[in-house]
Amino acid sequence: MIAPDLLYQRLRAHYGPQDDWWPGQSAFEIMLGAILVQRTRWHNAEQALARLRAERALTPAALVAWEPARLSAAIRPAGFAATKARRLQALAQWLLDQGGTAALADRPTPALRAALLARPGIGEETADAMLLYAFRRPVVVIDAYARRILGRLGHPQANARYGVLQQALVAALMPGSAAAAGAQRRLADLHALIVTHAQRHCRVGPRCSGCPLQAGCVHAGGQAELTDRAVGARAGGVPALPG
DNA sequence: ACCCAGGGTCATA
DNA sequence: TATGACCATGGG
Repeated sequence: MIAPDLLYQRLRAHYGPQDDWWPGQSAFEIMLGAILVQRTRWHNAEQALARLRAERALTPAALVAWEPARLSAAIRPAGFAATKARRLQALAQWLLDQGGTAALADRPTPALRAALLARPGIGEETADAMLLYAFRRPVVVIDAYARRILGRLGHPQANARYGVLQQALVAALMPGSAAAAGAQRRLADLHALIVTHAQRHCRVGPRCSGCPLQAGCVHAGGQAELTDRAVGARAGGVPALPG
């Protein structure tokens, strides 16, 4: 397993800086995107977001005023529309109660994180994405991409509980100071690089040709170009012919 | 036609 | 604590 810090350096050297990568013109829009993108491609989430933008619904006050059925229909491209509509309106109502995103700016990160986690439909990953991109806090976001990449690189805790893996990365990436200057920018860059790398190379069916992390990766080498399905078939997944 | 996608929640064992 | 089912649309 290469050190997470070296992982970051290699990805950055290969893909270049991805800074300020999460789309959205406001903290609220970023938070909406974090919910809409759950288990969904960004392309679909953006379609839903674009419809809300066209209807000028990208404010908490506007969003809570919508009929749930109307909101659900508008965000249908993002999938799980009924569920996500409920989550968006719950978030919007909460923000109104709090006095808007600006009123949360001086809340300490742990307290803000706990408050976000108490909202329906906001789990650890979504909360951390909101903290990192909407509230500009230096937070490590753990997503399925990070687990997949780290797992293939042989990280011992790639499949550990969220907080365990997160702490391991914090310790490895930011020895000493999570409050160091530029930490937020660096961690946003890292998350963006992980997403980009997982989509270009470290997919479910890995595309190792041209991968910048081949050194030290268990997928480097001969079977690199095989898809998971092909690997499974070769391993004995093909049933014997009857007769 | 099948698989996958920038999760979260709830019910079981 | 840890799996499994469910939520659902759209692109490769």
